[in-house]
Amino acid sequence: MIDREFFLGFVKIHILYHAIKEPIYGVEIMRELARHGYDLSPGTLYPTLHRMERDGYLVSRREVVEGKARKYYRATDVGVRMLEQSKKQIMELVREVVDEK
Amino acid sequence: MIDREFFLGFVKIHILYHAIKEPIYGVEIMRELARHGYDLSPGTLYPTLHRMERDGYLVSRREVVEGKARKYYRATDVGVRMLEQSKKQIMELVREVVDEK
DNA sequence: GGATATAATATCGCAAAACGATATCGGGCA
DNA sequence: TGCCCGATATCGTTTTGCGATATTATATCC
Repeated sequence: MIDREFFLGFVKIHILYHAIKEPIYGVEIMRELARHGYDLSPGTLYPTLHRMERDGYLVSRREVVEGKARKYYRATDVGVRMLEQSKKQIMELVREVVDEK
Repeated sequence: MIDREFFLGFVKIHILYHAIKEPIYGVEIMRELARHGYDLSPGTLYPTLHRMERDGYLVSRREVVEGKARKYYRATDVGVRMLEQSKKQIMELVREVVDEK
């Protein structure tokens, strides 16, 4: 994947965004992120999800779907606010480095 | 500062951008970043600059200005290409999470 | 010309995150 | 019960992040 040092924050914002729209689980997120060019290994993704839950951005619940135990994450209010702030920072970045004022 | 885990990549992109426009030095970058809400300590900034140079995004040269030894950084071709890719990723992120398609 | 002031950069030491690889879990079904 | 398989978790090591502190280099003043 494209240099993680620059883009791992993007990945976390993607995760937040999807976890607000609907409950998501690990493997599904990995596929979704891969669609955007972010190929994370489980050794990166799962600890990231755990941290985001520990820090209050996400909450999880177990669920069995088609005989498989999944862990669905959804965003908390804190997570929603974090995404709002992220959007502001993104647009600030766009104005500065993309828009070539 | 606003949760670094999400935004440290933004900081690096800012640095690249400025180092393309003109040579920049540490303290100046810190002030510039502070303008955007990113308050880094030198213990974070300088190792970051060193890494970006080690990884080929920046090159530095010493210079004495008004009796003070500064280390000016400017972006390499690799750095320029990295910023181009960053812009693409930024706009991709905007389409996904900001534009609310 | 040695001491001092000051802007600027560098490092230290610890804690936390990142990561690929590997292991483990848990439910259905033969 | 044993096995398969989607899915999650952990292990061990390297790298990064960070505040605090130290060091460097130049000019100025006595």
